Amino acid sequence: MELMRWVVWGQRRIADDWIRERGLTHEQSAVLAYLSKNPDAIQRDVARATRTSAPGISRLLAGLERRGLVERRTQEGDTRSRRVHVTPAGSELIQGFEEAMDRVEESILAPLGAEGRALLHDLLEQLASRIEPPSFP
Amino acid sequence: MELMRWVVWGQRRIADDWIRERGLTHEQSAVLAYLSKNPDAIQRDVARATRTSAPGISRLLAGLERRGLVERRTQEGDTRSRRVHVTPAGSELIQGFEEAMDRVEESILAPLGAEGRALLHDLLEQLASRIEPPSFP
DNA sequence: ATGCAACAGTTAGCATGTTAACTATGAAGG
DNA sequence: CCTTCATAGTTAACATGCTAACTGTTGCAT
Repeated sequence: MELMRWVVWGQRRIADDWIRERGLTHEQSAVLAYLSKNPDAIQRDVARATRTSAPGISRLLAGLERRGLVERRTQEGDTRSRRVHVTPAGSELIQGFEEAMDRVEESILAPLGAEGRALLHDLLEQLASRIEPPSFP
Repeated sequence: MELMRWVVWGQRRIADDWIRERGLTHEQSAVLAYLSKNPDAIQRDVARATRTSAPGISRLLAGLERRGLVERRTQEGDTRSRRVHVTPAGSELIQGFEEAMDRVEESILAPLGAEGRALLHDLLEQLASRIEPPSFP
């Protein structure tokens, strides 16, 4: 288990190279990437997807909005929720994120062959399948 | 990889039960446990062991000292470093931490049999062995 | 319609992780 | 002896994760 934390920590470290070059943080880039793939998400969705709290997302998005990377607009039908859109600047900044993260993952998994990765994935699936405690509608 | 983060996150969630009952945080309990096993550590050692920065440990220990859980004393030979000791109150508070964390780990690994765990451990070893970038004297 | 529960966001407060800048001490060199 | 560098710790500033408390809406039941 300590090993798993170690590997996750190492991955975070390696990913830093790409992220810090763009003046972002891990969380900001993760949120930007999520919003790029889910253009009509409301803040609640982002909070659920990132497994963080609503206040955290509210603050993070406020920061991204200050930098002009996202926009938040209240909907007509329901004034409670606000849809979040990535601006062109934000879209350009997060360009290539997925590929870079794939490369990071590849560099971490390098010591393993194809069957080793499949095996690891299967074992982790078994562990993860029993976790998801929060209700996920 | 996302699966690994998911499992680590789940473990943290489960461990919360034991930790929050004592008014501690994950980091505080980890540091207290480390200090219990390494009574003569200086702050630098704690920072290295927890893979965090020196300022973070300085602040965390200041908090623990305010609560009377640890004591920091400057050594005679070298006034730069300060040796950290767990007080009886801190020792009593962290009592049973290892066992509780073992139970948490057990509950996470429950879906796996003995051979599955050994296999997972072996795979993770291969990944972790290639990481340790920071110099670890 | 009215009242109340549920939902979406926000603000505030605390603890943490990080970097940068600073103090203070120790060690090694000339 | 004095300069220089390395070490240990601290403080400050920013972004994050969390809970608690709050505002505003929406929807439903009476």
